[in-house]
Amino acid sequence: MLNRACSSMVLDKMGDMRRTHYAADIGPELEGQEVTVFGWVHEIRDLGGLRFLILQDRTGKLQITIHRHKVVKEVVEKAETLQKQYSIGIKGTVKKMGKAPGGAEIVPNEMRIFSVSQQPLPLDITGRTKAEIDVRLDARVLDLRREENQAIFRVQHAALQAIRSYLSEKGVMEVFTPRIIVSATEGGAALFPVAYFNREAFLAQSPQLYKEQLILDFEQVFEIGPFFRAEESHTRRHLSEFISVDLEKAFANAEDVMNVLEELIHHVCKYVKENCKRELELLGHEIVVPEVPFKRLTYAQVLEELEENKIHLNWGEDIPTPAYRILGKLHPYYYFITDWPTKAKAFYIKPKDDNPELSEGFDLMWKWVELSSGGARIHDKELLMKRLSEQGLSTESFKTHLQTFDYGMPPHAGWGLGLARFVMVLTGVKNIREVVLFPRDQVRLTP
RNA sequence: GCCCUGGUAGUAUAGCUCGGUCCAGUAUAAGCGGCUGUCGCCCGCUCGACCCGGGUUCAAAUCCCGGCCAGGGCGCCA
Repeated sequence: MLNRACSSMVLDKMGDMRRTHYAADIGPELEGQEVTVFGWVHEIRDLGGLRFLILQDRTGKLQITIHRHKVVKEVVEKAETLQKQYSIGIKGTVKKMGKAPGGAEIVPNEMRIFSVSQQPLPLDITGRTKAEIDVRLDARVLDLRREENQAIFRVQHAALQAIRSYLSEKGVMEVFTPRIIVSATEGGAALFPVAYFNREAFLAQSPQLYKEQLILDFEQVFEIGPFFRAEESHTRRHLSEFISVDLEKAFANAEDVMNVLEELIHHVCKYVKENCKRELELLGHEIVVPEVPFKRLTYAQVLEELEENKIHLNWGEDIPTPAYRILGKLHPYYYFITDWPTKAKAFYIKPKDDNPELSEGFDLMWKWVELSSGGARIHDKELLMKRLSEQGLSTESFKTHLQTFDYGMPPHAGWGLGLARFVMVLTGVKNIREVVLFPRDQVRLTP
């Protein structure tokens, strides 16, 4: 379809025009004041002699009102060429108006059109006709123009702020570990190979080894960053690239870092609830700040509960998803599962001192979804090497890691929290693709 | 990797069971025109689609086969 503006229209330069106010700043108290606003045309309602433009910027929406016979001719003519999602600048006068959204509107004196948009747009940006996730992701930045979608990422931003400030105040230092790693033998999860000069390397699937090493120097570290897993998962809670919040702490056991985790979750929920009222309202979601401590269930207790619900698992088995769904119904909030069988956990998870069959590994669950996994780590080199062998891993490929255990490795513990899964809980969104700006899964590599 | 479901205009859907009523209906978007207080504005007109290939049949959006694509579930996820 032809865009009537494209062929003939001359676009304006920004020139010396600069924003004085955001949409959210405009209210009846500014009556009579001249302001300059920038943004995108969200909607146009043309009543004939009267035309309403809804302008959107990063703070919200604003009404521009154009009376055909009361504003300068140039503005009227430009306003007639506008279409949805053009980016424009408006210089105008604030008018107190009870009938306008927010009690005020802008009567324009000058309009500059910076950029046009293709019509029709690939999505109904007003949200009246809902699009499927696949269509939305293909036009992701346009999809993100919708306030509900922006709200998700404002919640994420607030959560990140809360995480960083909370951990920093506890004396935990933020670090960055390599994304490019050499060994494919860290464990079972599939790695993405990368060409590294004339060698083969891999994208990191976890900061596990590095964060353990760093507690030798900094005692408590955290990292927030992307990791990569080449799993061919096809679910609403897995992606091949995901952001992990990782913590590692020296001279600590599992219970110590579980305390940090539950306090952190509590703090973030409280912070987001208080600071993202508008966002949560847009999302139609309410956050209930969880009480600490969280419920703790042992693996053995979980097996018993499942047995009562007619699901039999042999001791030592991992818990399958359908069983987790049952657990989620029994415990519809945050809870820990502790005392996992050592053989069901990673090689670095510490067996309990009084019963090596059981480990100091734990999972933090929200209903049926695993949010975080962690535990106390083995700090004894001999034991770690034994565990590697038991899991069929070669001690040779962990040589540089094992070497760091010769420098006084203290007892330590930590966890990794899936950021997007946590944001799903905070926003009430059911598909992880919606809470990631540009999600990557086994089929999606663009945008 | 396995299983299930689906693919109709820019978007979202009806029609498919039981082939002909469908040169495919509706909403929204888009285009043109009208309208001075809209806020999912309203009114009129217009544009625009059966995933690809093969088969069955007098006749296929509809039934069959293959492919491609998508969604969901399981497994996997140290």
